[in-house]
Amino acid sequence: MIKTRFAPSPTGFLHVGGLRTALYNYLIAKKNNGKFVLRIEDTDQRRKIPGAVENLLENLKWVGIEPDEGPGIGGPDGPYIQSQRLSIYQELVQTLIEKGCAYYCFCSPERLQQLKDWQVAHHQPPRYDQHCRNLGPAAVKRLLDEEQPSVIRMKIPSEGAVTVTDLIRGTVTFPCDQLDDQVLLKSDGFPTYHLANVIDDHLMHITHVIRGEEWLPSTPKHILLYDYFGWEKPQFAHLSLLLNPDKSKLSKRQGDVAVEDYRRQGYLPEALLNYLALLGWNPGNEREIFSLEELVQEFSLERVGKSGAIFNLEKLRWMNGYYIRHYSFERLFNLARPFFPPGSETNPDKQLKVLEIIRDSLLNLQEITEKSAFFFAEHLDYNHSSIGEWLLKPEALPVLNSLSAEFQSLTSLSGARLVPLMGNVMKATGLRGKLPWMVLRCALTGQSQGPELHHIVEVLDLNQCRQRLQDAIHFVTAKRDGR
RNA sequence: GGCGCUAUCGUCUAGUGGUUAGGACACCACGCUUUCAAUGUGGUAACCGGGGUUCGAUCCCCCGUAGCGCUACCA
Repeated sequence: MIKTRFAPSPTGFLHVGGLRTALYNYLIAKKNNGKFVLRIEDTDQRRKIPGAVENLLENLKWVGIEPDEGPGIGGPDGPYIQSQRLSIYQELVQTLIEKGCAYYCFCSPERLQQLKDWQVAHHQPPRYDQHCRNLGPAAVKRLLDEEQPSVIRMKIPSEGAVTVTDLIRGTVTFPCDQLDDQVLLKSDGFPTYHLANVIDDHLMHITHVIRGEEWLPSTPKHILLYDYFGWEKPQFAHLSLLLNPDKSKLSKRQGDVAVEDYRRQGYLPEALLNYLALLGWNPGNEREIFSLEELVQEFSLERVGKSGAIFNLEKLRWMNGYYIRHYSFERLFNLARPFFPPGSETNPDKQLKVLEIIRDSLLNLQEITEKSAFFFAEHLDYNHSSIGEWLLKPEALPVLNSLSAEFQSLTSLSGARLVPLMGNVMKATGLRGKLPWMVLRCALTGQSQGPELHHIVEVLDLNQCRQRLQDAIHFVTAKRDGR
């Protein structure tokens, strides 16, 4: 059975790059009727952030990529949090010592630092000098008995090369003399990533390791470890990185990288997922819109690209707008409700009508707050330049007065009534064309642009319209009189 | 510095030993529209450079160049 895993460290939030990795893992698993595992790599105690695991789970749930096995979910190969598996690593690393594939190292951090400083100063590659590699058993036993702090390092063969077979990149060969005698077990008894990920992937029966490109250079060490243990290796696939607009590795500095940031701004999970799927993968035809289920059908690693992809917010925004326009209205409304202006929640019917009207213009749900504000406001602010262009024209006042009279005589309001009503206004004022319409728009909305007036008028009630026309008249006369 | 990965419009990408090098976002123009948006039509825009191989290279090979990644008792 195909089994994949997403193995983040719990450092606080789910990164969009991490989400893409999780998605690809999920897709491969689901496409093959396999399992998708979530594993928490918390072997660095210093970097642990409380609540990070819950946050991770919550965000994965939001986008609809739920692990089959993992912390809080369970599964046959748990626990799925590495800090709860310490004895497993400690036991297994001993077998490596016994086989002569690993060794105790008693070098102090200070010595290591000095070594590194010297190497850097002399333009040598910074690597461990294997000082403890050939310590005799007696010496090791003595130092251990003295309880000298120690780590366990892996032995890299002194010659040869390791070839990585990668589903995306083909074969990549690394000479052994470029590899370091990597620490496997730290002095605090925790494993390093290299040890823990190999052991866990094996014990959890992971068949495909799909992870970021930053792991490619350490993959030969992992391969060596599989061989030392005598275990079957999983398939590897290293994904290109997500980049900032300046092509550096996608980082917080240059915009939002946390999934929750996009959630907060009113991006739809389907849109974010769809966009991320296309960053590095394409279906081989010109289709771009895919549901998660459709991605499961269509996805394949063969069509995953090798080069880094810039995270293009503009296209995400477009795609989000597309999803907003094509979503089921009911679901959209449910997601949209928190974004309406405070106070408007007492009038859900109106919220609903407003959403219908402004839906096409939205790129994210957060825009609802601003774009719906005038529907719910007590009073509008007319004092800004974009509408002054219309309201401050000398012809505006007669139009407003005529509009006001017309609205007074109405007993009910509908979009269909607007055209005859405007006909009357034009007749009365002798003005035609764009201006009367724009004056009405500005008076009713406080803006020079927005949804169609006959829609607006259906939502605003008659008294509200009358009030706004009066407000606009007051504003215009006050301006005219220089107050 | 060493090792490794990568290289098609501004961006995401398709593609081929001979193509008008295709699509999408963005951008521009036009249409629709009382405004904006949505939408429709059209348009501008790309094969990193140099050598080979070949009748012919964007595509295959080599060398550069550039970008990125790794180079921890971090993941």
